[in-house]
Amino acid sequence: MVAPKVEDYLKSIYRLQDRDTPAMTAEVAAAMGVKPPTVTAMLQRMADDGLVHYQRYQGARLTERGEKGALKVLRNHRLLELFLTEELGYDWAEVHDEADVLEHHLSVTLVERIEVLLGSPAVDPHGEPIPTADLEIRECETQQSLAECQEGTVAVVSEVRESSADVLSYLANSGISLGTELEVVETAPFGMITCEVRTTEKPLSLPTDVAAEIYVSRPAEPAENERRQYNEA
Amino acid sequence: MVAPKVEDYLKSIYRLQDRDTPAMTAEVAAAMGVKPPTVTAMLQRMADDGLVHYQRYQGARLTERGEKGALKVLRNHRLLELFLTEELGYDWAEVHDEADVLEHHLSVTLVERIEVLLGSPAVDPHGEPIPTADLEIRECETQQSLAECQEGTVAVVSEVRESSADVLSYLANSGISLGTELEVVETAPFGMITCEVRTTEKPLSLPTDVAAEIYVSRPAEPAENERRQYNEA
DNA sequence: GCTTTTGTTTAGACGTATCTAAATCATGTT
DNA sequence: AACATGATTTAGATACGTCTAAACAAAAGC
Ligand SMILES: [Mn+2]
Ligand SMILES: [Mn+2]
Ligand SMILES: [Mn+2]
Ligand SMILES: [Mn+2]
Repeated sequence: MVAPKVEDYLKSIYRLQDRDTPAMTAEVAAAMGVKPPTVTAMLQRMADDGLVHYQRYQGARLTERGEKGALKVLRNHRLLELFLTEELGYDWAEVHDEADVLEHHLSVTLVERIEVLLGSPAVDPHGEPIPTADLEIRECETQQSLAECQEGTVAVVSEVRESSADVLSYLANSGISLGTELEVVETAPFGMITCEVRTTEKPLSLPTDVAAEIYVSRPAEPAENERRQYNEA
Repeated sequence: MVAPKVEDYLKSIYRLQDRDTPAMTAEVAAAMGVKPPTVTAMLQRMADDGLVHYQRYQGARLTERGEKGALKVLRNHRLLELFLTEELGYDWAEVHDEADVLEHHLSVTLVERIEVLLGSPAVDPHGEPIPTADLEIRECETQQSLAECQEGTVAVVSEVRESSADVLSYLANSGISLGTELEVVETAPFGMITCEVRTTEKPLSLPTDVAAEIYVSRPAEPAENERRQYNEA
């Protein structure tokens, strides 16, 4: 129904738009790796198809239909990522590119079977929530960005968002995966944060923009918060 | 490198061309579900790209490169079909359409991992040979079409070629799968063949065009001819 | 408030994949 | 050998997704 490229635009707009601010042409162009006129043309077509609300010079925001489309692709993407790690031995740094292609080509049946095989998982290998079959996002609990933690905070990694394969590999090699316990030992005044990784006992310094994509939650609330952990190269 | 649509044309031409006869425009059009002018345009572009030898009014045959391309897609297709049956509970009637889409979107890495997971299988769920990683087809042994068998022949189903989902379902419901032993009990003069299915003890009548797609080999050669059997609805 | 800068859109183009209608070629029949 | 038939190709059109160059609008600066 919706073309692969259009689905990728839906995802980009979904990530870029905000309660109050729509996704602007230049942002979408950057996210999609195309030039602004391409985006303008695309947004006009998507508006005709009822996928976005669009007014010239004002950016775009998803319609109801557009948001459903975005969530469907996100669901496919995240289920695929988990499938690749669980069933085919991929690690969390490799799965993104593969999933970004395949996400557009799964039949409803196949998605269902993958979901069943994985046991209706709640989150993907990066801790990002997997939309349900009826395209609801179970928004996650008490999470906080590592970049916002005070010195002395002890917390558990629950999500690593929007990171490149390089960064994900580096983090894995530094002992960081979902469930890893960290203590913030220093926040430097020039945009760097240093933690101690509990499993390795080693310190790890990260620039704020990397730390901003790492989300943590309070440690050791026993049970109830069931979650898996994967990778490690 | 090669676009999905082009890959499907490669597959069609591969199936249609013969030692002496090239794939003709009308045949390709029928196979691809498009109109002849579309095929002409495509063949001209593919000739420019070095995928086929093409002369106006004379049809097309694959170049070396074109054949490699066709075999790559066939390999992806058949590995996927087997993966879907083995790992995701599909049966042999369902896998074709799914594989026909996904075959164009697998990375080299993913194909390798699927192949390893399946244990470097020789044939797909329909008994069709899976090209090796270096795109060789191990052409199969002593196989014969069921349509050419004499009355009284006892043989084992080793391949079911080019059949629709409906036909495959019917055959499965009739007790036919890879490895099923059959005895030809009658060949009627109006294009029908009747077999007894050894596992069910039931007779089964098939029109010649269906029987022509079923390949059998001599039964009970112990070992050496290792092969799996699947499905059954 | 006018002007510069920046971001956005229009204009015009191209490659892919498809169509219909019309022209053309190849061939088998008389 | 000319002709009729059927298959094939050309011509001309459309939709998608992309680009560059040029025109234009909104925001920021003075
Ligand atoms: Mn994608
Ligand atoms: Mn992810
Ligand atoms: Mn295909
Ligand atoms: Mn098959």
